[in-house]
Amino acid sequence: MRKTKQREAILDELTKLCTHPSADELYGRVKKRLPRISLGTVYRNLETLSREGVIQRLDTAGSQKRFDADTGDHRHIRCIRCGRIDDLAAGADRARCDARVAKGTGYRVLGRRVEYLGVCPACGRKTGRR
Amino acid sequence: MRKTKQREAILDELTKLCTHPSADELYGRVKKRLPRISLGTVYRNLETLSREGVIQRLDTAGSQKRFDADTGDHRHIRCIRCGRIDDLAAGADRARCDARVAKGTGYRVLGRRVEYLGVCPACGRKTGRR
DNA sequence: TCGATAATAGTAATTATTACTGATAATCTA
DNA sequence: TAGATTATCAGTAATAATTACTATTATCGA
Repeated sequence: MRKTKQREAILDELTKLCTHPSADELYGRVKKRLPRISLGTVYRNLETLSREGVIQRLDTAGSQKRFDADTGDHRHIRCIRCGRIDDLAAGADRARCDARVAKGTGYRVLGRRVEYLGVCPACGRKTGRR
Repeated sequence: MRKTKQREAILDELTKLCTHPSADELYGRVKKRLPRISLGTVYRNLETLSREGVIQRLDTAGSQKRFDADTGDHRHIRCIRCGRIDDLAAGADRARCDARVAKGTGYRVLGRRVEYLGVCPACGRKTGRR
């Protein structure tokens, strides 16, 4: 994996953000630094970087994929209004749940994806508790 | 919501399946009964039926949306090999987790999406435990 | 420094889904 | 029941996110 200024800029912008941006959000940011960069380059680099384990491609629902420079074990909470995604600390007692599911279904359980859904503080303020 | 033979066929096929099919899988099935049906009709009806609460549009990751005739409260397990999705029984102690998350993030927590990932028995047999 | 080739910009193609349009058929009303 | 109303349909075009392609450029080891 060669070191290019495009790749550096993409990784740098992603690392600065804690908003778990989509490819085109990131493209918008990086373009301010490298105006000639193409969207394809952003996609390709996000793919390469996540394949190499440098970043994480989030396995969330929604029409766009999202990326995270934090590759540690943590869950996310997503706002059903604005799509914002925030971090949660990792929880405990996973092994027990997985074992129960494996027994019940015959699947070999590799993990589970947990995403809380709610309304973020900003959206909550906008529409007064609703 | 009018009763049309297209809508009936779509709902009937979805109800018969416990595989949580995507729109185009369902289209393939329904076309055997109504060869002139169009894919747009399938999409439109899945949208209408889920808006009316007759069926459920699953909030899972993956490039295609999936649908479920069972609108009861239950979770799913997805095979990372073939994409198959199976049902899990509903778990307990949710309120406690939600409260903890709400306190930690400031979100108003509405629910959470839990999807187990693993290898289904069929895929496990094919490649011998891996 | 040079050459192999990974990576790029720009564009075209693909995939899933939604929107549009004129025709058809389900339901309502007289 | 007939005729009017309009939801729904088939077929097609449009959109959005992503991936693939291609000729050119830039990285980096020898």
